[in-house]
Amino acid sequence: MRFETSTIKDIAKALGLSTSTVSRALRDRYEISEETKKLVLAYAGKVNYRANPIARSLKERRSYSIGIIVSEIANNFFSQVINGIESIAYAKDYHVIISQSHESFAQEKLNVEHLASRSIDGLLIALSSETQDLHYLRDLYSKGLPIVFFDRVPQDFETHKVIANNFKGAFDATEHLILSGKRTIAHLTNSENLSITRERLKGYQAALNKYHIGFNPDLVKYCQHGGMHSEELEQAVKELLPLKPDGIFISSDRLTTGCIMALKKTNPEVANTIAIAGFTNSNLVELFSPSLTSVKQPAFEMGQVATELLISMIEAKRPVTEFETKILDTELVKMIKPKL
Amino acid sequence: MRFETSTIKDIAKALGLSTSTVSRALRDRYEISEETKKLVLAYAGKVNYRANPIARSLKERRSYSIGIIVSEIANNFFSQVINGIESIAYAKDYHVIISQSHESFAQEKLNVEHLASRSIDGLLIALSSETQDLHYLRDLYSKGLPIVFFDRVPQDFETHKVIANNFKGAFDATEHLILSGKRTIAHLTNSENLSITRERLKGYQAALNKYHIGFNPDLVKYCQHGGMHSEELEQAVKELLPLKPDGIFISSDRLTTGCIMALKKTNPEVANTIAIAGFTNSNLVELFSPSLTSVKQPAFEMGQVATELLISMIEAKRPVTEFETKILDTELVKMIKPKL
DNA sequence: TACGTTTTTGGGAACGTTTGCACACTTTTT
DNA sequence: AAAAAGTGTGCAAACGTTCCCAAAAACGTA
Repeated sequence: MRFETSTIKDIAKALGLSTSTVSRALRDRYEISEETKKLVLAYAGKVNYRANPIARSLKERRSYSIGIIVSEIANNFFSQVINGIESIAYAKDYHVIISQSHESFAQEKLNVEHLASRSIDGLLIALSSETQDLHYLRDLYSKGLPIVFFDRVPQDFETHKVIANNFKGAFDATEHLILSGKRTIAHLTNSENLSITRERLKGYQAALNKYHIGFNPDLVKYCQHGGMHSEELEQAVKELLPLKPDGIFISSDRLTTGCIMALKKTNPEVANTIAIAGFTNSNLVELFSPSLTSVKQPAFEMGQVATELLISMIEAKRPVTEFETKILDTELVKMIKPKL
Repeated sequence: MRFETSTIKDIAKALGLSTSTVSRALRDRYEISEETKKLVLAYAGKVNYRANPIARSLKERRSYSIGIIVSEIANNFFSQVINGIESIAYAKDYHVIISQSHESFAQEKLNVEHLASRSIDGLLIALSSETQDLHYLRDLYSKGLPIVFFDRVPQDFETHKVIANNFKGAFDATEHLILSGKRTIAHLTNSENLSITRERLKGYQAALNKYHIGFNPDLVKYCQHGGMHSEELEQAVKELLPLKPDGIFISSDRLTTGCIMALKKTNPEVANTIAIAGFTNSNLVELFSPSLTSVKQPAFEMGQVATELLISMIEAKRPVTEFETKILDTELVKMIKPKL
């Protein structure tokens, strides 16, 4: 801000002390006498002194802020993760800066680099569905920027990661469909290069396998843009329907809502006849028609865990070499038969 | 970041120039010869020089970033506004910092003051439903921090404001209910101290008036916490139902979805018999059951307009004294009869 | 009294920029 | 030919901190 606030210099001048003394008093360093500390603190309180974080950042070469990259804050899963992140970050006196990739690799890279140049102390990122090239992240990481991945994590990147138990979530959802009597279960999913896509596909297959239902690759449809474009969803639905699925397992938030939307729009007559189970953290799911069984991820907790890991890396005295991948359990919320 | 990047000093040393020359060359100032500029730019490109925004901020006493306060990013209306804000801000080389008040005054104040101390150049804010005391904002404003209000704006604060045409939106929604044959129309709304609450109430009353329907204050229920707590919604619904409304006009996003949820939960048998019209920017509204007529605000545009106004204030050479209140039209999306 | 110790304070450089001013060198004007 | 004007560059201070190092004050001890 361009308007003037009082600085350490002002306080020093007013009190006839040196800036070093004031600085130390304010930070409650042991070298300063109790008396002086009280004096400084009292005066600082009176003039409503606030340390200038910019100056501090410049001097300390860190910013006490952490960057977040998600595809979209409008996605309930991500906004819940962000709330979890904030809950920990604020408690530990970090600030957060949120950026959206909108599922675009170019945008993601731009945002990350922008954040990095703004001196963030660490990065929390869920990769965009387009992202395959991790060079730019490796670069920053090797230069010393702590990074923790969550939700969409790369395979071969040695750092902390936090994910949901995607295999089990997918397995449970698919099994639920099977136990409801469905036998031709389609799978609508994200871009193949996302970790969540692979893991959820495996869960889906495992469930089919358990009940001796053959796996039909034609029943699996990938959406490269994660449902950002409604055409890709409508196209997928269009290709799926001729195969007469009686159930669909959908592997992400945006796709789940998008798919129901596409179904209702293009084939309203069948929308209610197909059982749907999908990953979603929407808090509006109870309002949906047709209703669906949802796999909820522990989003808030995921944000918390990821942030704790990140801050531990940031504050580590020596480079961290042991990394964990935390896996959090999902919750299956079974469909309640619609009351008409 | 603590890892080293090249600085102006490094470039100067490598090229045998002074830091001032390099600085000027990088910013393409007229005083520098073409030759030197080329030299510097080429070298800067080679070592992948990025200006340190922290140092720049300190020197220039501004940060090229603008603060945003909304109640919740999980609310679709606000996330759309944020997208609008970003679209303009990024184009004009500003960065945005998003904070959530969660409808709490204390949180809002804390966040604003935190942002201010981080040297934001301006503030975009939608007040929390608890906020009545604007002293802290006036303080910052009078010290020179440009502020633009959007959506929830204070009455007596002389600055730019951007709002939806709340009166007309409310009028249209209520009229729609009336034209559908409803006569006992309840109104569920936010805290009384919000501007949107007052304006929408007036629109509701005007519509009743036009069709000679008496205004019954008992049919109006206020939710002090904007629907953040499900109890307050269930309580409101409980008090409303004995009055046998055949329609409800709901005045905000969170309340609209919350109310339908409460209705379905507490009185599923009547949920489908009451016509609902409400403000909401949810992009999932087509999936809702019971379906509803929605008033959509031009959220993206609102963000854009607010940001343009803010940046014009930030970049004004002399203090701005003429302020505008921009009013954007809402859109009524009529309910489509549910296909069962 | 003089000397070491310990405690408390101050001076000043540094972080990476931007910018007012002065300087040197060319070119133009008179 | 000298003076004026224009062009390109560098010096050094400043933004508000933190922190190394030294200096001063206070206290013990011989």
